Formats: sequence, C-alpha cells, structure tokens
Amino acid sequence: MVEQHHELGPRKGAVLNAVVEEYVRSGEPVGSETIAESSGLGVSSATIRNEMAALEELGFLTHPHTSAGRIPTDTGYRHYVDTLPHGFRLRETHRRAIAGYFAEAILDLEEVLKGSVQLLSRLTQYAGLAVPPGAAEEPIVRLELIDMGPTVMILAVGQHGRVDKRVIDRPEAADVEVLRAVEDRLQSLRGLTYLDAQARLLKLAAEASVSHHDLLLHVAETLRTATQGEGAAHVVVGGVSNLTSEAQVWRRQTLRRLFETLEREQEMLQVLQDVTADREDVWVTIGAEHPTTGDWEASIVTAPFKAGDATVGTIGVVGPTRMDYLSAMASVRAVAKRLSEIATEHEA
Amino acid sequence: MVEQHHELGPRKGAVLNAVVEEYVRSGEPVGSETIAESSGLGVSSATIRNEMAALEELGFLTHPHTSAGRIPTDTGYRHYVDTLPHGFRLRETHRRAIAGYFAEAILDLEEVLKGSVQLLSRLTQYAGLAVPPGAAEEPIVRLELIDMGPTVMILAVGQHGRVDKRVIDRPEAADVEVLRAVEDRLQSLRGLTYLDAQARLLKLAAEASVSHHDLLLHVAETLRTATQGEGAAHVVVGGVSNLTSEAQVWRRQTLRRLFETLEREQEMLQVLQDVTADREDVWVTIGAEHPTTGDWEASIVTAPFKAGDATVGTIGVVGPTRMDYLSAMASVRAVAKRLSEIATEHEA
DNA sequence: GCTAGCACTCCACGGCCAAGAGTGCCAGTA
DNA sequence: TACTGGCACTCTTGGCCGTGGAGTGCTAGC
Repeated sequence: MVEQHHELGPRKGAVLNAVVEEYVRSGEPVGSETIAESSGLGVSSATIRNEMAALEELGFLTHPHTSAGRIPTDTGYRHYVDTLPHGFRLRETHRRAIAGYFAEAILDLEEVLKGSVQLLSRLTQYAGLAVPPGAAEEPIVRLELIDMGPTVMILAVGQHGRVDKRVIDRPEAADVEVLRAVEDRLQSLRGLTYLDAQARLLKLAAEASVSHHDLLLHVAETLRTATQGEGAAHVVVGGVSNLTSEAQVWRRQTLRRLFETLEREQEMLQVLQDVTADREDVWVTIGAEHPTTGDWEASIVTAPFKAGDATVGTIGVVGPTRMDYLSAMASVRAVAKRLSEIATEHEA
Repeated sequence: MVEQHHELGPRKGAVLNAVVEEYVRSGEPVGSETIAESSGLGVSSATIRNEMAALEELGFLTHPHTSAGRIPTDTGYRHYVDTLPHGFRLRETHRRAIAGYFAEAILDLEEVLKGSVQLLSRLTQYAGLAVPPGAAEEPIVRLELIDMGPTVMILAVGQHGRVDKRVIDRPEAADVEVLRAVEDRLQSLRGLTYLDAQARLLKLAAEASVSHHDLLLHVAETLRTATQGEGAAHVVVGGVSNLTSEAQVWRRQTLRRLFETLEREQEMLQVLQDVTADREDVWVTIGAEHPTTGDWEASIVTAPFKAGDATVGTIGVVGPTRMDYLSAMASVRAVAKRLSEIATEHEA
C-alpha cells in the first residue's frame, strides 16, 4: 500500500509532503514560492507550479480558487501518512507525560482508559476516544442476587475487574429462600466466561422450576446486556472542548454534526470498529475514507491495545483532517503500547 | 423577592417583559415600534421609547449602539423570571414525552438520571445536567473482598442500588485465609451508612492485627472516595451538542470556555452546588449572577429532587442567557418532580 | 401624561477600486 | 527534454464611500 504511491515519483512526493506539512502548520493555502524556498529541492517556483498542477490533476491537491495556493485533498493526506517515516520519536515532553501518567499504577482498567483519553487529548489538542474491552470472553468470578426489599439486584464481577449490575422488580415467587437457592445454583457458573455463562443459564432456566425460572432468565439477560446491544455500547470520550479551539477553522454546522455523533455511543462504537477493523498497529482514517468522518471533515487516529495476542480494545484521537498526523500517531501508538502492557498483565 | 421588583410599576414591567419575550423569540434587538404593536398596551411607540429609556437607565435593558433596538441585561432577565406567572402549563408534547419516559420503569437511579438529562436536553434544546445522590447517607447492604489473583477488589453495594468498587494491589500478608477473615469482620458493618461505616472501619483498623490492618484501611478509603473528594465528584451531562446549534449566536471563545468547564466534573459540581444552594423549587441563575455562568454568558435552570423531605440530588439545564426560561423551568420542574417520586420510592 | 413629528445617529450593504498573492503558460536556454 | 524567467491573468481581501433603513431622543402640541 505504501509502495504504490511511489508511482508519483520522488519529487512529486516531496512536493506533496511539503505542501501537507506547510498547510498543517499554517492553515493557509500554500503557494509554489513557499515550497520552492522551504523544501530544499533546489528548483524554481515555476517547476513547483508544474508539479502542483500535476498533483492537482492526480487528485492530491485542490484549489480554493484560481489565484490561491494549494491545499491537500483527503487523498493527499493519505499519501502523506503512508509515506511517513516509521522511526519518529515522540517529543520528549510528551514521552515524559505518558511515562508519568502510567507510572502511578491505577488498577481499574476503566479508570485507566478515562485517564488515557484525557492524556491523549491534552497531548494532541484533539479529542480522545477509547473502546474498553468487552465482557464476552471475561471469566466470571462472582455472581450474586442481592435482596433490596421491593427489588433485587443482580451483580456480576469479572476476572479482570468489571462489575455489571442490574436492578429488577422482585418476581412474585422470589422470597428470601428462593433468592438463596438460585444464588447457590449460580455458583456453578463461576469461572465461565460471560458468554458461556449466558448459554448455560438459558439451559438451566429451561429445566428449572417456575419460581427459579424468571430469576435465571434475568441473570442471563444481565450478562447479555453486558456483552452486546445497547447497554454494552460504550465509548470513552474526552477533551472534546479541544475541538472548539479557535485555531481550528471548523464550520459551525460541521462541528455540530461531530458533537452530535460523539454523544451517540452506539454510533461511535460502530465508527471505531469500522476504522480499526483488524489493524495491528496505529491506523489513520482520513475524511471521506469513512462516511462518518467524511461528514465531519475529520480524521481519526486509532490503535488497538491487546492482552497477549488478542486485541481487547481501541484507543485514539479524532481531529480535523488538517491534523498533525505524525505527532498524533506517535502519541496514540505510545499510549496503546502502555495499555497493552497493562491489559496483558491483568490477563495473567 | 418577587414583589420588590414591582416598584418598577406595572407598565414598565410589561414593557420589559415584552422586550425579553420578543428578544428571546427573534434574537434581534427589539425596537419601540414592535413593542407598541405587540404588547397590547394601547400606547404609541413614543411612549414605549420613554419607558425603554427609563428601563435602560435603571439597568434592565441595553443598547448595542445608538440606533439599534434594546436587549435585556442580566438584571432584565432576572426581573422577567421573577415576575413569571406560576401556573404555566407544560406544552402537551413535552408533558407526554416526560410521562412516556418515566412510564417505562427503570430501576437504576444512575441510568434514570442519564436518561433524564437526555430527555431535558431534547425538550429544551439546551444541555442537561444532573448531580446524583451522594453515598454518605446510604446504608450498606454488601461489603466484599474479591480475590483476583495479584489484586483484590473491594466491592460495596448500597441500599438504593449504588455499587462502588476499587481494585488494590494485594497486600503481602493477605492470603486467602486473611481475605476471608477480614470479609467476615466486614459483615458487622451491614446496615450502617457509608459514613458511619468509615468511622467504624478506622476504629477497627486501629485495633486490628497487622495482617488485617491494611485491608481494613483500604476498605475505609474505598468508602471515603465514594462519599467525598475527587472520585465522588460526579456530574451527569448530556446534549452538549445542542449548545453548538447555529441559532445560538455564541462567540467561539465563550463556547470553548463553557465546554472546557463542562468537562471538569469537580468544577461543575461546585457550580451546581452554588446555584442550587438550598432552594426548594426550580431556580434560575442568570449570567453574571454567578462568576462561572457569567464567564459563559449562560444561564442555569436547576431543581432539587428529594427522597422524602431530604434533597438528594439536582437536575437542570444550561443554555444561553437568551433562553426560553418559562419552558425550561417548566420542563425542569416536571422532571424533578418525577425524580423525587422515584427517589422517595427507592428510599422506602 | 401622551403623542406626532422630525432631526439625528449609526449600522448594514453593495459597489468600487487597489493591492497582493498566486496561478498558468510560453518562449528561451542548458 | 527538463527547467526557468517572465508576464498576463484571475481572484480574494480590505478599505472606502454612499445610500437606505431602523431606531432613537427630543420637542412642541393636544
């Protein structure tokens, strides 16, 4: 994927990348003169103009109007990102901020993610995003029915620290004895994953007496909502105020659409799943490459984090397509790496 | 408080209120002609002009520039709000939306609040806010230590459905036996409130053997963070995208400050405490009446909700000072009423 | 105490012009 | 063949001006 872009030829590539960098820096359409001076290619602005015209023809640059400089298209950014050098070192201050944050061991992954999202949003000046691990594969360590008078609380605790609860109306038949009895039966599910336990519960319920039946189904339902559907859709968002920064020349209308979607977890989850797919490393989705980011005129930088070999979650940032990709990618990659360490440790 | 404003005299009051209503509706500075026609006072625009000049002198109205219409000052809005008729009926669609939402019984208060905030933001087109009940006075029904291998989870469940957890590094001395033993001792705390249990725990820890000491302190700390300090600061926010609505003529800079503060729960909690104080009913804080809302050029409408006689939480909306106060107050009041019912029921 | 009338003020808007930035292209050169 | 200097052309930006309109403040009269 990287290589196919080199059909551009080295000089066109250099010009394109110079335009991207300059535009990201200044926010102004950039002219041939600027590139001729700054790029160090040792050619005149006229030559740059020719290259630029060609790059526009090829779809990497545009023109706001005839006599303005060039700005990159989404395809232009894509080329830039794909040809970025790999060994970029994070700025020292950022490196230290990340190290500092992870130095104070916090043991609750949900909390760590909230903090990580804040951290990323501070480092990049964009908004941070994270998808925490799902419950499906997590073994259950506790499963309880708690008598709360007119209601009953169903409480599940997972091996890696998640806690799911649900309060239900107390079924007619469920007196203290029954609660006790059902809770006892639930103990046989310890050690099973949320997913396996669900299946098991449905079987148990089918065979159970009427008085137990309802409760067992409710427990199954509790585990189900923790693993899928509306309730499970969960995205951690932070630092959205960064997106209103005055530097960002975002149109009001666009900003509004972005904010609206950020509030709909279900939808955000879908977007993040789409853009992360099954990438192994940090990945960038630029503007119209995904319908939703296109709608926002924004880009998303994400990286998966893993427990051992299995991807368990996602972390990233969302910002304008005119983004400092190099730095954003480095920050996201570094944070994802730390999260993987934590998640792997948790797992062990 | 209402009455003192009537020193304005009935006609000045009528003019002021007409200006507020017209300005809220149109967003444009309003002229004397408009008021003369719409207010039904049966006087000419010249008379209105005199009244307006007087109202400006008194600090209720301003002028963007000499030849523009008038807009209300914060004091102007205050007078308007204070003289609002009490018996305003909620719009039928809103009434139904609220009834509909609360018809489907959700039993987890935290969930209800999230939903209520969304509901309010949809009804009013502003952002919704809520402060859930604190843990301090809630009796504890379960207190557990869960063995998670290299770590231990401390889990507390409250009478009204709250669940607090904290994962700690496993203390050296804490083998399975010790965990068991400490967990047994914790059972004596059942029925105590979070606050009482804390005090009790500190006493227990002081007298306990070395191996129990650390664990007991950790449990106390868990209860403490649930009741006060950083961790307990918790504000539910929803519908912020409404604030970016194009209709709102909010300055970029102002909007940014508002969004930044909305993300800082600690600070938001303080603001909400300030503006709610110990009001019994819905209350409005307008612009500069509070330094923070002044900074935002915004107003907050809040109402407490209660369990029995005790205020347990707050719900409200935040929007521009140019707000439809009547409708916002009605919506907030109605939702708070429903929440009080739920909270009271919970308590019982 | 109210109103009609009027002079006055100030903004919003459109047209106009000049300056400037940047392009596209051509003709010339190594 | 590839590059460059030069130049005409285009389009935006900003300032300047004049006009129209909205709304005020004031005064004289009912």
